[in-house]
This record gives sequence, C-alpha cells and structure tokens, in this order.
Amino acid sequence: MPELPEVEMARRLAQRVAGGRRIERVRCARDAIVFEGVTPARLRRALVGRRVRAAGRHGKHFWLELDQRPWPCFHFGMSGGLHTPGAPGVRLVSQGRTDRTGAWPPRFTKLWLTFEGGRELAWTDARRLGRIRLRQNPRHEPPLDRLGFDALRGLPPPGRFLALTRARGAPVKALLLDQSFAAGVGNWIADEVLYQARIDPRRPARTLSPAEVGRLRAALCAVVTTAVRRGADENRYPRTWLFHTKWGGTPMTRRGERIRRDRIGGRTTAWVPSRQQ
DNA sequence: CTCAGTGTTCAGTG
DNA sequence: TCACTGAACACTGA
Repeated sequence: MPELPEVEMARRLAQRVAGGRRIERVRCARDAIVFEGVTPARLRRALVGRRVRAAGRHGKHFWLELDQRPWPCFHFGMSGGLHTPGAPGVRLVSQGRTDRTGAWPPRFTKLWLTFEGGRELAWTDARRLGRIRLRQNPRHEPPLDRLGFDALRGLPPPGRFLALTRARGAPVKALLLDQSFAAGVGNWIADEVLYQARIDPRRPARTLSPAEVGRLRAALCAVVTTAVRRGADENRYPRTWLFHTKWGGTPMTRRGERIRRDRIGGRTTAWVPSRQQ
C-alpha cells in the first residue's frame, strides 16, 4: 500500500480528523519494535492534552504538528495504514480485507487516538515494519534528514534533475527507489515511471541521454500527481498504466505488449522490453 | 508448507 | 569515504 500517494491521503485524513483539535486519549499496543525509542508512557505524556495544528509529510513519512514538541512521526513500512470510523465525508485509507470487517479499532492497531469531540484515528501495521517515533523537528533529524526531494512537492527543475540523475551509476530503477534521491517513490511507481518514460530499468543512470532524463522527470511528475489527484485509488488510475496488468496472471499490457519480470535494484521489476529500450 | 511482498537499514565489497 | 548490493527484518496471504 503505502507509497507517496497513500501516505499523502493519510496525511489529509489526519488533517481533517485531527486538525485544530486537542488529543484527549492515547492508547498504545505493546510493541517495542514499532514504537522506536519511545515507551507508551512517554508517547502518552507527549500527546495527551496537546492540540494538533497540522499534519506534515515528506516522502513516505508523515507527522502531526502539535502546539508543543516533540511531535509524533509515522512511517507505514510495507503494511501500515491510518483509519477513522466511517463518518460521512471521511475517506478511509483502505488496508485490504483485514478491515473490511468494520471492526473498531481495526485489527493490528498500534496507536489509537481520540480527539475532543469524539473523533478518532487508528494507526495500524500488520507486518510491523512500520515505525512510530517522537521528534523535536522531524525534517531535521533522522531518518527524515536523509531524504531527497519530495516526489510530489519538491521535484527539482530540469537542469538540476539532470545533474542529480547523471551523477549516479546505479541502475535507474535502483536510483528511483533510493529515498535519498526521490523521497516517496516505491516499487510500483518506479516501474510505472520507467514504463511511461520508455526507459530500460537496468540502464545505469549516468548513461541516460538528456532527452531520456527529461522523459523520466516528466513521467515521475505525471504518475505521482495523477495518483494523488485520483485519491490513491487504484481503480481510478488511467487504463493505460502498466500498474493494472503487472501482477495479473496474464503478463501482457492492454496494448498487447509482453511484460517481463526481473530482479533489478533488489526488487521485482515489471517492464516491457519492446517499449523500454 | 513455501514463498513473495506497495519498505528501510545495515554489513560487506570494491 | 563513497556508491552500491544483498540480506535481514516480521508477518500475512496466496
């Protein structure tokens, strides 16, 4: 689930539910892995009674900006999500079948917040690769301070993007996944971007021509902004996207192109050799 | 039962 | 020191 578009939806959900409200109650699961460097008692002390001013995000990390520091910071790992009880006009960040049951709080809830007025947020993580931390200044402390430009809001201008890309020797697929390059890009976005830019994922980044880097930048921008505009709802992504056909039993795009799957940059990569030379 | 997986970190290599 | 690679992490669901 959680690449940049899903995390952006979570941020907006947090903003709508919690923005301007005081935190009344904080409940934590017992989990010394997900709560990194924070005991439930300290987290409770930092949050209870605080007012939420806003919700921030960079790449796949997001945080709540409170009227007093430190602030809670969240990363969803492979399987995390943010939920609120189904109130009219409030969109759920879906986490698949485990919470279509409608249970509240959902299965695998790690942090459960109640705000003044009775609104609630639940942060879930089945596989426990996600993290909850406390930070004085999230953007300027680990792990956020090691991130590159945000793929939605911080895309560098063409000249700088070209220089950044050609400074690297890794396969361009690996470069796209590197969070210190483009924060927020995950496996499916990287595949989609390379497909749309018509670039072979194995190519060392420094061998791309200026025209190819231009296509890469344009495709990155298009994929991320479109996914966010469509509410990170895969059913609403354009039909031409590789996304829809990459995992199916039929390894074909709807254009009839053969899809190949290789291990590139440490991840399974779906690509179309006839189109990505 | 086995294996892949929408992610990150860290040890090891050159 | 830097750039890069691959394994480990923890657990679910196919």
